[in-house]
Amino acid sequence: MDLSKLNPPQREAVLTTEGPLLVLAGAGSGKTRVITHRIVHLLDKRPGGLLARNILAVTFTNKAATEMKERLVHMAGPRAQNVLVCTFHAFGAEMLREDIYRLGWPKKFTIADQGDQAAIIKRAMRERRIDDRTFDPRKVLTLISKAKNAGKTPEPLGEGMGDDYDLIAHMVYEAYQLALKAQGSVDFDDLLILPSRLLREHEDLRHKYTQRFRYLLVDEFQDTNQAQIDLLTLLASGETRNVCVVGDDDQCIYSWRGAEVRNILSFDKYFAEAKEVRLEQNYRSTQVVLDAANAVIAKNPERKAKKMWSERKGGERIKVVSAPTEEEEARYVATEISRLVAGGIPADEIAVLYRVNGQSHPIEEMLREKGIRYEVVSGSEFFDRREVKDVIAYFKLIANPRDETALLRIINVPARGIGDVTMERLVAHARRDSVTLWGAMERAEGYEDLPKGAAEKVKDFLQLVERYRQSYETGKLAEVTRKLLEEIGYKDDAKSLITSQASADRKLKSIDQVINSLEAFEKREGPKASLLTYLNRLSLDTRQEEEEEVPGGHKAVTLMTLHASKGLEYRVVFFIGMEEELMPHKGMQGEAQNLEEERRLCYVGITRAKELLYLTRSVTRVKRGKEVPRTPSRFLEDIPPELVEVLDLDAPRKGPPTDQEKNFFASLKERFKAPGTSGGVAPGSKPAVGAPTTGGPAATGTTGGVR
DNA sequence: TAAAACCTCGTTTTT
DNA sequence: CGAGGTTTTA
Repeated sequence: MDLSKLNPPQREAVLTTEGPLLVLAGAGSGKTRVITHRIVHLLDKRPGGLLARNILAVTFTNKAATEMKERLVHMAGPRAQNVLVCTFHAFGAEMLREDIYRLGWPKKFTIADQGDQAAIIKRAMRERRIDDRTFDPRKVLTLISKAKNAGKTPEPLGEGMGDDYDLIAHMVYEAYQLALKAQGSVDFDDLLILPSRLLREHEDLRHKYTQRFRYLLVDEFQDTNQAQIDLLTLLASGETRNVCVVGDDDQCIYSWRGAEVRNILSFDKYFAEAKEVRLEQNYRSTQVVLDAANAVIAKNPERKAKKMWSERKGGERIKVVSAPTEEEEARYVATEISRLVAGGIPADEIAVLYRVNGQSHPIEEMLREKGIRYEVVSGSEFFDRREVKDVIAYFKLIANPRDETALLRIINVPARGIGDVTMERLVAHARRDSVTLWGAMERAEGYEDLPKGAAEKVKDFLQLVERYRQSYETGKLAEVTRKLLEEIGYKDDAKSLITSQASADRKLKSIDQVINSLEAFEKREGPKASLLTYLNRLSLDTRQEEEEEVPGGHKAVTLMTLHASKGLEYRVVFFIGMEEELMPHKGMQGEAQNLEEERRLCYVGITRAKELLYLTRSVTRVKRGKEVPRTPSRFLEDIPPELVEVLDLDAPRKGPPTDQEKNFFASLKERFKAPGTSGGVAPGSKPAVGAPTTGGPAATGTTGGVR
């Protein structure tokens, strides 16, 4: 392998194979290269002794894992095939698949997703007479998850408890945990915590795993949580302590999900005498972009200061653009994009970044209007769709009859005459007789408070599920599913429930997509494909099957949140909504905003740009039907003025107003006509009269010349 | 049990 | 303003 293409610190990171090592890899510093080279170097170094299967590389997402594995195999050939590259959660799930029975769970466990978790919490709250409308179960879940990750077990009430939510979390924690176990499920936190317990409590397993994984590597270490570092510490508790973690504290943007910057800031607390390597040369951006990013992040107090530098001296100045309205901001972005594309920048080298998903809408509208292809990288909304969740609940129940959450979800979907009253009574029986809900349903006929009609319907349902459990054992997953959905009339039901034609089509389509994904899974996995393995994969990896590529291979502009942009790079980046309350985002009511994290988020956004960066904002914004004035982001002030070219689109313009603008004036008049309404503009702000100007090429000035 | 009115609430999100 | 869920009513 050729190490000469690496710079000195990179080479050191690759060659320091023994003992704990912290690699501080600034944005664009060639982190991925270092990791892959390091692994290949390990394989080269000890051809006889070290096997690929002795290496474990942990990544943040499945996507990253797949890509890394591909790169490894590409570089090192088939011998890299046995390097285990996966996420912490996937690793944990794998451990549990073999040994969870030692902790008292059934071998065929299912993984509870957020919806399942929330449902369990909700039930636990109700049992304790806590109103789940006054108190949001998901907030309770967040607290319980934090407690779990911090290693806290359910315990009696201590003194000096915090607010109501802390109290509720405390009251519900144990019930939640028991319910989860009783229904043979684990949550995402358990995928980390239970493996740690296995290693701690079972000498033989600790021996097995520490013997096998002699070299550990963790990517995106800044976003690991307590449970993950616990697991890592245990895996590294054998004779070898070859733990290499790679990350950038300045890019920790998931602390709201439990990530601990502390993990990277005090790595040496966990692994004494850890070596530290800093990668500070940036291969991505121009010095101008980098200087701006450095200036913004420098204000964070607690960090491992890095001085990022680039060989790409100078560069196009950063365009700081203010538009009169959100629409104009979007129009400007769309116009600039079409200009850049016309000037030869491929569309897929351009990204629009924003803090919250909702910000994409105006941009999408304008891009459509101008006929620019775009792609929105959206979260997991596919699996949030009701139909998809329903179908998956059927799978879960069939794979694991104890799964009460799944059972309650679909017992009456489509309606089969088993209502809440019946189920409430069955749940009561189940609790009293200490059996699962499924068990109680099997006894339905014996319960006096159940009308015979109800008991009959329950029995029919049980038989249906049993029958399909058999079918799934032998038949093709996708085929059996089609038959199942046909038999229960799910599609007809979905159709009749829907108001509009379009949304009905969408629903049917997403059901088909589930079947397609099932089919693809079956094809990939071959004979070992089962409902349970499918479900496990699905819970851990919510990526959709890659959609059919457009034949022409037309390139599209990417729209996504800052969070989704981590690790990616584009020649041109539009960072929109550079306003207070949006960037930095205003925290949830009550909860203080985490300014340091917002700053890191801003840093991540800026450092995505290779050549050209636009920071745009709007002077007014329509919020809940009302126009409100906006303050420029404080982060803009941190960027040295000499790096910036300011552009104000609120300048006089020539030409008649467009229809849209006429409408704007009309609505403005409307607003002033209506007296007494609180509508209109906040005191002290200038109404945006005369505001509409087009951000056409004429107004944009000197932006040309991106190579 | 199922459609119609009603009300509430607006982060980030992968595992 | 609009999506989503919940309560109300038939």
